[in-house]
Amino acid sequence: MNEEVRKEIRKIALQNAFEHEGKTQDKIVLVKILSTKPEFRTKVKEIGEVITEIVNQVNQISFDGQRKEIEENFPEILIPKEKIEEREGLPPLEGAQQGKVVTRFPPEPNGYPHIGHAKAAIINAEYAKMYDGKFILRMDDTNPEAERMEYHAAIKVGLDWLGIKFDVIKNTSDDMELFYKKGIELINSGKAYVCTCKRDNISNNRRERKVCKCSLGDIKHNIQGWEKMFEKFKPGDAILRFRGDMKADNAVMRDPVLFRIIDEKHYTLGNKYRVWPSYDFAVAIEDSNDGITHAFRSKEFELRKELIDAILDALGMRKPHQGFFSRLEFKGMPVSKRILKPLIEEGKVSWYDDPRLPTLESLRRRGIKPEAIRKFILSLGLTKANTLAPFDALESFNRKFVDANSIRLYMVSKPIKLRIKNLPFSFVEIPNHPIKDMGKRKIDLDENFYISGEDAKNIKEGTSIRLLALGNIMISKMNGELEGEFVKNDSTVDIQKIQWVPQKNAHVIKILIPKQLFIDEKFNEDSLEELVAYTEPHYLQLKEGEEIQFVRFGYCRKDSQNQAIFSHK
RNA sequence: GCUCCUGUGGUGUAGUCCGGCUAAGCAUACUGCCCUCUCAAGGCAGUGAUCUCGGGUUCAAAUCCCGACGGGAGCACCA
Repeated sequence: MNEEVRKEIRKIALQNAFEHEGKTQDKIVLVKILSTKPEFRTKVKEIGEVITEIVNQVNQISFDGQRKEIEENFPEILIPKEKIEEREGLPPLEGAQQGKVVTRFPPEPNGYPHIGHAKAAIINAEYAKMYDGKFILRMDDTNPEAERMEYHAAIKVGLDWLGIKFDVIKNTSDDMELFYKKGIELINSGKAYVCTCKRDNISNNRRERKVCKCSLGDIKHNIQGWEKMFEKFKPGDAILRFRGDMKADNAVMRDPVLFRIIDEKHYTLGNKYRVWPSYDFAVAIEDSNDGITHAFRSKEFELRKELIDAILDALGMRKPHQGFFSRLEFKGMPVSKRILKPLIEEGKVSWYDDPRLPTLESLRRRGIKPEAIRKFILSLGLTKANTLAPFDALESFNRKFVDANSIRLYMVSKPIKLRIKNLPFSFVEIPNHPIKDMGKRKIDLDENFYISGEDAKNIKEGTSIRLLALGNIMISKMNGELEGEFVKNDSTVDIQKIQWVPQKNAHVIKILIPKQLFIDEKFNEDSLEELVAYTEPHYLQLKEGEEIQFVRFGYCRKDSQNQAIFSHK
C-alpha cells in the first residue's frame, strides 16, 4: 500500500467526516474509493484494513482539527460541489441526429380526439422540435367503414387548438398504389399469399399454430388470387396474408393480414378502391416511405413492432426506430368509444364535448389551456407503466397558466339578502386582478345586496363581517334576511371576508361543475352539478371563452352569457 | 389458457441499460408560516418511499439473475 493511496483515503475520510459532524464510517470511505479508483475493486480486502485504520484515526480528531488538516493539505475539498443538473423534457432519442429526425402522428379519423391523442401528438411533436427535425400528420384512413369527415375535421381542430404544427399533412390512403406495388412485390418473392379460408378457420389455425393450406399454393396461383380480389371475390372471400411464422409465440406474427376487401365507400376516395391494406402493412410502408426515423406509439402496439420490422425486412426497406409509451387516461374518465357512446345515446352525457369527458373539445370548454396539457403530458415522461393520472395533476398546471389572466369576479350562490342601512357611497371600483393590471370595474350600489348562503350560515348576529372591497358591516338583524350597518372600522384582520353581489343588477347564470364520471367502474349519477349563481353584471361584458376566477370559489370559463363551466379550484 | 409489457412516498414520475458517493431527485397533494381586502397565485419550511415480495450474485443491489405476486395489453379481414 503506497503513500499516495493512504493519502487519498485520508482525504476522503476527512472530507466525509467534515461533512457529517466530524464522524465518518469505513464503509462509506470504501465505497467512495472504489467508485473513483476502479483499479482497487480487486483488492477490497487489503484496502479495507487500511481504511479502517485511517477512519479510526480521523474520527479521533476533533472537528476543528479536521478542518485545520483539510485547510492545510486538501483545500480543494472546501470548494462547494456543483449540483448535477437535472434533465429537462423527454429523454434523448436513440440514434438521433440533430436536424435529421422525422416523427409522425397518425390518428384514425374514426372518433373525436381526446387526451390520449394529445399525448401521442405532443410526444412526437416534441421530439421533432428537440432535434430540429420534421413532423408529419398522417390520417390513418385505411378502413372505409370507420372513417368520417366529421372526425377528420375534429382532429384537425383539436390539434390546431393544441398549437401543434406539422411540416407535412397527408393521408395514408394517398399511397394506395404504393401499397399495391409493395403487396405484389411480396407475392412475387413468395412472402405473401392469398388465403381464401373462412374467418373462423383462420382464427382457429392461428390459435393452434397450424399452417394454412392456402399458404402452400405457388406464386402464380397467388397472383391470380390477388387479381381476383380487385374484381371477382366478395368481401370476406379472400385476403392477402404475410408469410410470418405460424409457430411464433407472438400471435401477431402468425401470418397476419396484409390486404382485405372492403366495398364500403371511403370518406374521401369514394369507391375508387376496394382492396385495403391492414394497419400493420400501411404503417410499415408509410413510416419507411415517409422517412420517419422515430415512431412513438402507445404500448398496445408493442407486439406489432416485430411484424413491422419483418415486413420491411422482407421488402428490403429502411426501418424506423420504434418506441412505446403507456396509454394515458384519467381516473374515472374513460376515453373509449365503447363506453362513451352508450352514455351519449342514453342521454347521460350531452355530447362528446360534455365537460366531464376527456375529449379535447371538453377540456377546452372546461377551461383547460393547451400549454397546461403539454406541460402535463411531458411531466408524465415516456414510461410504459400504466398511467392513471388523477385530474388534479392537470389542474395544477392549468391553474398556473390561467391565474395570471383570469379576471376576478364576485359570484354568490344560494343567495341571502343583506340590507345595509347606512352605506355612504353609491358605487365602488374594484380592480380586476390582485397583481396584474387588468383595469378596474365600477359597480353601482344601493342598500340591497346578496351574499352566499354558505357564508350567511357562519354569521352571528351582532358580529362584523367584511364585504370585500367595500367595507365592514356589523350585522344587526337576522331572520332569513340580514340587516347590517356600515361601520367605519376598516380593520381587515381577523374578520370574515366574503364576496357579494348587488341585488338590483345581479346576473343569474348556471355554472356547470363536472365531477368524476365513473366511480369504481360505475357511472356517477351526480357527475354534473348545476349551480345557480348570481354574479356581477360585468360578466356580460366578458367574451365567450374567457377564464374567470370567481373569488373564493374557483376558476370558471365563460361558456355563454348564461352559462359558465367550472374549471377547478 | 398462451405471449408480451409493467410494479419507486397519497398521486404522477426521475434514477434502472453501464451496480458504488452516509437509505432516493422533481412535481403534485397535504400541513404550517410569510405575503394578501379571495379558501387563488407567489415565497419559505415540513410530513411522507428500507424502491411489490422472496431468494441469489457481489466488498457493494432500486439498479444484475431466478422465482412469486399485483396491474395492463395482445391473441380482428379495427387502428
